[in-house]
Amino acid sequence: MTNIFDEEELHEARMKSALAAMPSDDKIEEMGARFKAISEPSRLKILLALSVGELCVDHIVEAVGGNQSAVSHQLKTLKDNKIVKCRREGKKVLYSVSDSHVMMMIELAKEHLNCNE
Amino acid sequence: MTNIFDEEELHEARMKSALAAMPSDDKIEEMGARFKAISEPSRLKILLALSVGELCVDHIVEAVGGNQSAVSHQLKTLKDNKIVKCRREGKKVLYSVSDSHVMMMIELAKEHLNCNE
DNA sequence: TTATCATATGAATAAGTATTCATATTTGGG
DNA sequence: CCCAAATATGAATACTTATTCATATGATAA
Repeated sequence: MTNIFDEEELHEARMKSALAAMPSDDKIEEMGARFKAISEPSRLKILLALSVGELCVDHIVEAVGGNQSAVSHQLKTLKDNKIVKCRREGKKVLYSVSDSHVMMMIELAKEHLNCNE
Repeated sequence: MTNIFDEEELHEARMKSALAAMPSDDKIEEMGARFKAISEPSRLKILLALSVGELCVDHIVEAVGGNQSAVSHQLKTLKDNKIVKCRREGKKVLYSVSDSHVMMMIELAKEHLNCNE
């Protein structure tokens, strides 16, 4: 029960700095969209598959065990959110994780998945 | 147009290793749930506020500018997913980010938000 | 112990999103 | 050029999830 006023002030100040440092709604929206793209189990599964390297669509379908159309829709969502990129090679389209940052998150996710907490 | 068979084999092998390394559906589900908890803009905003330190509910409400009930529901979701923890101090309940791992992700998110890509 | 402040909760509606089915597009082979 | 393979897309349905409103609970001070 020590100096309740100072604590009040501290918390108030903290809250205000939280408010001041708060990014714009647009940025929060964008960031959230990226997390969301990763969060759906079906898409996370695709990313875990892609974490071994570049794969074409039908191999992804095999690896995650969904149907072709669903996987294609999910890949589109991931692509729209810059989580994966793709390139065509003949008849096949090869997908891969877009950048090292995303890769890091996936590795982190895998790590987290297997052992801790 | 070089040795198409070897490439085929490589891709096939890669897909199989993806399949082999694929975590169980339960684990993917759980991981996804955590990402999802972070991904909603309203909750991400709460986490960004909490990144400055422990805050009580009405300060969180002020910082994110929602209504009390909505924020409380969101805090529950975050708590259920082990993203935040809380402790009571008198009439107030103080919330904070649950662990360094989550904190790291939020810092990473903030960083990502402000500059790159 | 009552009045009040701070937070939580349940149920309902509203909003958002995934999945499916059917079909379209692109590409290389014959 | 036409056919089959590989992938993409649109629209409809089925889920899932957020938000709101009203109310409940817990805590303190008077």
